[in-house]
Amino acid sequence: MWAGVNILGVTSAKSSYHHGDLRNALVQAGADLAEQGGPAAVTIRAAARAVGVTPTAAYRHFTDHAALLDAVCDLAMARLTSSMTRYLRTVTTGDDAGETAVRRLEATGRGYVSFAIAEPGLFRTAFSKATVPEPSAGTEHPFALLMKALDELVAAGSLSADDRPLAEFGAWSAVHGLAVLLVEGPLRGLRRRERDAVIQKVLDMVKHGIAGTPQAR
Amino acid sequence: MWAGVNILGVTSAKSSYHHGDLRNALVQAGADLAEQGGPAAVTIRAAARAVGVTPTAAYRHFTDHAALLDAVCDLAMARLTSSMTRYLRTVTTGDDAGETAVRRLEATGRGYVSFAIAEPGLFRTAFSKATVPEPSAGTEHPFALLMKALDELVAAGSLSADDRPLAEFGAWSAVHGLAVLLVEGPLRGLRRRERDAVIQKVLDMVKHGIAGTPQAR
DNA sequence: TGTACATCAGTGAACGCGCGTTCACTGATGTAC
DNA sequence: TGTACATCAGTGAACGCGCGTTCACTGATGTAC
Repeated sequence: MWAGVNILGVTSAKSSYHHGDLRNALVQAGADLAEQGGPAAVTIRAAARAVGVTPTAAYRHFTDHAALLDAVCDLAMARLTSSMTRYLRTVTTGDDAGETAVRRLEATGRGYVSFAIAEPGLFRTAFSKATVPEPSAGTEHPFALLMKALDELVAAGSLSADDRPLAEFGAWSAVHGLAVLLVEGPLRGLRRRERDAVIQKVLDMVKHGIAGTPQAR
Repeated sequence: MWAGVNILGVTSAKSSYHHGDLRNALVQAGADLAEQGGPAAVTIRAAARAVGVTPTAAYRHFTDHAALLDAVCDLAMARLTSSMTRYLRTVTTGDDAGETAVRRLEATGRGYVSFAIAEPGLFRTAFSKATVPEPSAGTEHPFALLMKALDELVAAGSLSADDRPLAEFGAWSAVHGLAVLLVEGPLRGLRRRERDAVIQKVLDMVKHGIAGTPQAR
């Protein structure tokens, strides 16, 4: 990945004719653009400009514009995943396995929505990949984290095995819809207090609707 | 609205120098474009082209591109609303008021998702309005229909008044997220059978999570 | 009922913009001998 | 260790595209008298 120039930690890539790590630099620049203006802002010309390189140079590393955008989408999705794992790590394992499992399910949702609010442009970009990703792809994927949380719920006895199939789509739909409505939908512009109350209500609905947890108030 | 030319039902607007109803024609053309290519396909030039008129002519009726797009968004939202009311009309009033109210809630969701699947481009367009609409605006609005359904649930005794506040956001998030995932998200490309099962599961989660209805299987 | 004239609703040409992409090229790098 | 040379990774200029928007204009409409 490091092709020599920056091997000494020297950042004077400018002085060199060869960049050394242009592909990554372009993807990073693309992510910055996506952060500001969403997927539509990710253009070959803008990314090359940000890196300080000619648009043509990008074609050494990407076959076309779609290839760059796809790479940026993957990065955005990875950031979403790491937001979820960050929230999952804050969940302490309590005495009650069922309660712990429910808290872990809730954490996946909070990590998802928090990322959407903190990085709306990247969130939108994460879901604009041209090719449809296989939902079951990789353990380090939002969907995989959700599946695991639901399986834990079954293992803890808080969700009947009969109700387990397809439950992932209920949780995912609710949390994804919440994020979309808050970030780019009619619920953008909600004040923090209202927003937090809405988030809590939606998560309660998911817990109640999936696992039969009594509704909090 | 009809400014003379078409007052006799004559469709030979082409022969006339003045169009007669250009504003509506542009909005309709914009909706057709949105149907095919989503909000990004709605351009002044393309709409004018479709109507057979110079781009400049559009500026007699819209201050700029954003004004045209906003008008198309409103039309798309109106179509979404009418899809919901169409589904609501199919719900027969049964003996059990609670059960009827639940079925009406489910109908709003089905109308919402069905429209998204049938008209993905228009669905996306409905939610790309530049200005944030007041969620409580008008009785003929998806949000208003949802609120009414939930109030009926309370009136029928199927939803406690204490749980009523903010319940609309739970239902909306779940159904909206489902629609987005199915139409432009990772769940596009699901086959009809799987898709129908997923829709049913999500609606069950909403009913269960909001009104405490036992989970169907 | 006729007519002069203001107003309305279009036309046609042009502008500048940013984009994706391609071409022939050149400087830098690394490797065979 | 030196050197010739193939290959790699960039440059610079140019193309065609569709877009939003503006300009001066002209044909059609409607109204005051």
